[in-house]
Amino acid sequence: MSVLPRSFYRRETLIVAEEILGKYLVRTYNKQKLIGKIVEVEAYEGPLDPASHAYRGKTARNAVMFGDAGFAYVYFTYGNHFCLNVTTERESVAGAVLIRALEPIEGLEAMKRNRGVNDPTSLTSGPGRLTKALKIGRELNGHDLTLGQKLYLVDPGMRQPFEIMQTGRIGIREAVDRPWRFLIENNPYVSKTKPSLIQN
DNA sequence: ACAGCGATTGACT
DNA sequence: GTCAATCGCTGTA
Repeated sequence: MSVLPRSFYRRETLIVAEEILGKYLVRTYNKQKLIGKIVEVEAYEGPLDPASHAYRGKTARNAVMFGDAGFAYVYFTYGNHFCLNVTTERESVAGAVLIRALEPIEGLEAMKRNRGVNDPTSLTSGPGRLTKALKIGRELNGHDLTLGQKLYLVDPGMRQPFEIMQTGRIGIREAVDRPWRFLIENNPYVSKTKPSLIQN
């Protein structure tokens, strides 16, 4: 269970998005570990991606996306929810992968308390749900994911093989035809919202 | 200074 | 299927 190094993140966003599936997201909180396997993500690029926060250039909110790879980009949306991304690409090149769903692995009871629900398939199956389950908020924006503290990713090593499916991204209006949502096929913990454009 | 709206969720018809 | 909640970022003035 080694912590993913900066070199894992410092690559093309689409590559990182695909390879991050199956990795474990670890949140240490109150001296316990909350762990989920990443089963659904979306890739967001920079000035060439109309659906990206970075499309119109660097601002106070999206600054982390323009920094080096391997940091958490956490933003607040709809007045209610936080969403977690990991930054990609080299310094000054914008890119991030949105973590959309986890399969709960460890710390289920704490996640249930944090969410106020018991059904494991509803615990972390959505970008706003998983941040609430793992207590991820604005204080973790800009957090270095390679330190192995508070919030980080690990490679679980040996695991069952899986098929990767791609669809259009959820909840966006621009560039809905780009198949940049990646998910583990037949995994019951992915989010349930369907993309506006189903791709074959 | 301010109107508009969002990489969502949950409740309700 | 429809829709309100809720707040702070962003573009325009």
